[in-house]
Amino acid sequence: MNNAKPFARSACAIANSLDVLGDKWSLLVVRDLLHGKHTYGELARSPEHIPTNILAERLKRLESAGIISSAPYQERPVRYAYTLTSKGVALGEVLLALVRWGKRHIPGTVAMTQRPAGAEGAASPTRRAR
Amino acid sequence: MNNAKPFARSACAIANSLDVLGDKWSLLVVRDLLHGKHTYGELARSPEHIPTNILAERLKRLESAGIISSAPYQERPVRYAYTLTSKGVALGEVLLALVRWGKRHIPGTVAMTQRPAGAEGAASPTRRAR
DNA sequence: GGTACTCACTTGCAAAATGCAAGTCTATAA
DNA sequence: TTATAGACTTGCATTTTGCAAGTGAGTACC
Repeated sequence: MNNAKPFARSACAIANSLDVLGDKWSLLVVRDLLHGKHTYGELARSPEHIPTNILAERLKRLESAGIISSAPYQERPVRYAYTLTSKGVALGEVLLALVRWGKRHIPGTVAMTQRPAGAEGAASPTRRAR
Repeated sequence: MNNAKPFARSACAIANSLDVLGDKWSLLVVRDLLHGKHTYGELARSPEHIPTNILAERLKRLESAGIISSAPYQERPVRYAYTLTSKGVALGEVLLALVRWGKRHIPGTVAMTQRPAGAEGAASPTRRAR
């Protein structure tokens, strides 16, 4: 028989999404990748200053959840570039909803849509952010 | 001069939203309130079984963030009913984005749109969930 | 009156997650 | 040879979770 529980908490799509994304940092990493950042250093230098051990752990978690993938962009020393999978890119809609809510309901917050100069056509569902 | 930092981490709308909502439970409480639940007991009995101390703490946090409000629905003993403010109702869009993402990318998860029988016209931006 | 039971929380920890600082490893630059 | 940089690791102290049990007010039964 199958005694293994299929889900940690329930079959609810929200609950299971939060099991992966429900913390203060994961979606910020996704935001940065969506904005065209790719390396550990770029992610670490974002204005929120994620602690580096947390960043390393989140990158592993997001990768094992199929949200990002890593590939070496150079050998000697080997360095990895992180990119969003299609599953990760699809989180753009969640981020968009979140940024709309934040801008409208938390005074003073802004959208942070800047991306590295000359990164056109990169993966990003940036519909005009109203 | 004004030396107080205006924001905990940055002015990013996402970062500031996550400072309030970035955990495994807050959005599930909002989900339940959106689904027509109102009392502490109803919230505690949801299928995810939030620990009661966490529930009490989250209700306080969400209230001080202006996302929910509480009002006594009976005296002796005083019992409070929790309801979403307009700021809280607006999170429906975030939840909707999250449930769409979860359903599409986490196999087996479902929407959980059930609400107590006879609760029509209650606050909820439930556009057809495709 | 006494016992049981419910609802809405609190309290007391143990365990896990977070955050800060410093350290490591590989390699290039001066 | 020394310095610098990127990409992580490691070592803790602090904070947050989660489990279980307890509390206080009131109702229901016997």
